[in-house]
Amino acid sequence: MHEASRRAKLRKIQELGIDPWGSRFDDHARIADIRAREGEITVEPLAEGQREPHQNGPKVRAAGRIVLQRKKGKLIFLDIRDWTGQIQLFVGRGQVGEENWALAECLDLGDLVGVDGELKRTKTGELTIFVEKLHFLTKSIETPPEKHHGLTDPELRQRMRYIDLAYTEGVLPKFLDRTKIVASVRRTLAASGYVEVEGPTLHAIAGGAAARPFKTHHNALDMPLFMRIALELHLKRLLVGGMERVYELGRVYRNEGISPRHNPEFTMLEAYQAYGDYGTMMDLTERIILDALDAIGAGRQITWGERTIDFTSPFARKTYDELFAEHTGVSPDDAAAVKKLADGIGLETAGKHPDVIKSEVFEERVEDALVGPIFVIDYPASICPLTKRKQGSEHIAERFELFIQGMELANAYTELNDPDLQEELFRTQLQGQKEEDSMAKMDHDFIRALRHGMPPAGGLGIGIDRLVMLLTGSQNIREVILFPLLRHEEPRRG
RNA sequence: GAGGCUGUAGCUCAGUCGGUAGAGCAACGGACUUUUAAUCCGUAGGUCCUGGGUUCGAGUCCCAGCAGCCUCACCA
Repeated sequence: MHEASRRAKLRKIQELGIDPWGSRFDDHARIADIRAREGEITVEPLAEGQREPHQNGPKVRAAGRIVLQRKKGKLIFLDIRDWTGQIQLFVGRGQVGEENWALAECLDLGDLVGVDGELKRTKTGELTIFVEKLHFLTKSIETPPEKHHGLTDPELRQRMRYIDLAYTEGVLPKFLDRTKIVASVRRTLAASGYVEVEGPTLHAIAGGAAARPFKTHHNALDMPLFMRIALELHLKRLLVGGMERVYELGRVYRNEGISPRHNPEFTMLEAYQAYGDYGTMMDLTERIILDALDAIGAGRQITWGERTIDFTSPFARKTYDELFAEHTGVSPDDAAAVKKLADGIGLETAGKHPDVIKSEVFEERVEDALVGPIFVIDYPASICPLTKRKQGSEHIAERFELFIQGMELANAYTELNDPDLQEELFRTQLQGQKEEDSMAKMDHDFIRALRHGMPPAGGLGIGIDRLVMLLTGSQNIREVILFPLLRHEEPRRG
C-alpha cells in the first residue's frame, strides 16, 4: 500500500522531533500577495567571472499544500498551493542545512508545509521561494489524484469534494466566486436599505410555491412539519409588521427530481420592498446581477458552453403575450387556437383552464428558446395566485420572470395585499388540484396578517445557485453546490 | 419514476473473437544542485462495482442489484 510508505515517513518525521500534525503557524502571507511582491526583487549588475547575476528578494513566509514535487538529487523543487494561488519552492541541501534536508526528504505530495525563504527567480525566470527554513504542518497519509488530470469522475468529485477542491484546477476559485457573489448580493441589498432576517425553515404549512415538500415530525409537540419550499409568506408577514425593506437569503427544500439544474436543497433569495411594485424589483434584479459580476471581476460577457451570455444593461423586456405570439405564431387570446396548439404538442388539455394550457404551451415552446437575459412581464392572472392584478385588466398579473439560457433565474410580483381576494384565490386555486401541486395553500394566519394591512409592495425571488451558475459559466448546478445530494455510498466490504 | 450510457491499480484510462491483467501519473530503490506534467534505470501494486448464470474457461456473454452521468417526467 502507498499508505505504508507515507506512514513510514510520518514516523521518520517524529524521529526528527517534529509533530507530523503541526501546530499554529503565524504571520504567513497569502501566496497571491507573495507573488505580487515580484517587483521588489533587485538584480545586481553582472560581476566579472559571474555566470548568474546576484538577486536580492524580500523575505517571505508561506504555507500550503504540496501539489507538485521534482526531486533532483540534492535539490527539490516543490509547488505549494494555498487558496489564493500556487508558487514554486526551491529546497537545496547545501542551502537549507542537514536538519531541514532530512525533513525535506520525508515530504510527499499532499503534505502541508510552511516555509521561510527569499523570493527570487530561478534561471528560467520562475518566481520561487528559495527556502531557508522548512516547517512541517500536516502529513497526508492518502495519495492525491493524478497530478495532471486531477479528479474527473463526477461521482468522486462530489463525494470527496475536499479532494476536488484541493487538487482539481479551478474548483476552489469557483466556490470562492460563489461566496463573493453571495456577499455582493447582501451588499447590494444593504445599500438599497434592506434588512436581512431569518424565517423559520420548519413550516406547518409549506406555502409560497408549487412544490412537494419534505415531511418531518416534531416529537414533543407530536406535530407534522414540512421543510420550507419558499420564503414568501413569512417575509410578507414582516411587511405587515413594518419591516419596509426585508429579505432572506437561505436554503429551501423541495422533494423533487434531481437534474443538472435542480438539487433538493438550494439557496433562494427573496426580497420585499414596501411601496414598490414589480418594476422596482426589475431594477433591483438588474443591479444585483451587475454588482455580482463586478464582485467576481467578470465583464458583461460570460461564456456559456458554445454560447455567450451578454449581461449588458438594460436587459430586454417583453410581455408574456408578445413572446407567446412571437414563438408560437398563435394569438394568446385565441383560446381555441392555443388549445389546438397544445393538443398538437401532445399536452394534456382536458378540463384545464385556458390560462393553464397557455402556460404549459409557454413553458414548452417559449421558455427554452429564451436566451436572454430577458424579463418576461405580465403573466396570465389565473396562474399567479399571490400577485396583484394590473390596474384595469383583471386577467393580467403584475409579475415578471427573468430568463437566461432558458433558465428561470428570477421571479417577481407586485404583491397581492387584498386579503379577501387572497383568500378567494387560495380557495379557488385549491379546487381540482392536488394541494401539493398548487402554489396556493390555504394559510389562515397569512390571510389574517393581510387583514391587518400589508403595504403595496414589490417582491422578488432569485435562485442563487442558478445565479452562480450563470455568472461562473457552470452548466451543472452540482458545479456550484459544495455537497450536492447523492445516494448513500455503499460501505466497502472486507 | 422511465430509457440510454458508464463502473478495470490510489488517480486518469487501454483491454481485439471468451483463453487467465496493461500503460501513464502516484509509490518504492538508484542517478542527478536551477527543475516546470523534470528526466533516466529498476521494483512493487488488482474483490476487473456486487451477486448469480452460461462455458472446459468470463474483465469480456446473459440475468438481477448497487452507484454515477445524460435525456425525459416533476420543478426553480
